Amino acid sequence: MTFVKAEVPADEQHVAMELGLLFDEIRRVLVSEEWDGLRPSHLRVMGYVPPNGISITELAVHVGMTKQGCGQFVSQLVDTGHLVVEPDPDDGRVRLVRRTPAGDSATRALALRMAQVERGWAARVGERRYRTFRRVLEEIAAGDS
Amino acid sequence: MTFVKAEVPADEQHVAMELGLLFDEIRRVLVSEEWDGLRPSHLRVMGYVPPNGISITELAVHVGMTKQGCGQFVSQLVDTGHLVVEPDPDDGRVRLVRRTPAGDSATRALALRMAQVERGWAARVGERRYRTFRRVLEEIAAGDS
DNA sequence: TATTGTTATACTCTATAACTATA
DNA sequence: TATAGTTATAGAGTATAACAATA
Repeated sequence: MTFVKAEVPADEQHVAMELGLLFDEIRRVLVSEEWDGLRPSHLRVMGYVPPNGISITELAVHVGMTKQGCGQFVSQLVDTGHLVVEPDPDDGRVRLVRRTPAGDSATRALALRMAQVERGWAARVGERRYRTFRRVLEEIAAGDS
Repeated sequence: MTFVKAEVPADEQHVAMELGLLFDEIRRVLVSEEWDGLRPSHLRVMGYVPPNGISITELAVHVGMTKQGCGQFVSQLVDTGHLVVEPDPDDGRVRLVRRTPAGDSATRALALRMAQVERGWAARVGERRYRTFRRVLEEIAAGDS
């Protein structure tokens, strides 16, 4: 198989292609493994549920999706036993979302697995250079509108 | 609005979240602009069509999707006038995909727009540090299985 | 009136399976 | 037989619109 980048003229390569490759590598890792029956999207939504609980609408903002879509994922994650929903004592409209121990466990396992992927990347480019990469990545992401 | 990362415990943050933010910024840029009626996915597929032309099956491998899905995008891009398909003189089964001038133009415009996004990121973290980031990103992506 | 969350619906993207036509 | 490409179908992910319940 020809190497992908050889097919693309240098002046047409761009950063989205490279970011896509990294993102895809993570996706392939997760779908090839057993994650309590959860898909990457479930893990993503669950990862933004804070210890103190959160409303579906606010969770949707953090995850970056509509409250309708977010509500669907929450329902599925309640069914799988990774999240629970309880009424907010201060506001009868709100359903407060929290993680169960199973949800906590999967979320921590994901963070550990991602750290493992990062060690693989660091091995490719060197620890020191990877640390710089990671720090700059965080700063760019933090400046994200 | 609360800052997203403040809601996530430090030991549960991971690299997929950060990469997702960058990826999303690019997506938001493209969907908020006019791109000849093309969506980001169209631009992505078209970006892997080399000057010499390519078969749909081979293009699918480069893009990282099935030949069925790839064929659908090619059909749409032919309809919009960004790609043309001609028979391969050497193999009657193959339909050789090439970009039209409109396809070339959109592809070059995308590369320029991505470079512009990168200049914005470089301004956030400094030119020198961004260059390092970008170089390491390429190396990690190149080592991608 | 405004907001939370739901249900209903549809579109995009991608995958698998089954088929055709060429090799 | 094997490969290129198609058509058919379905599922994942996400969006908009309309609604019910609560503020």
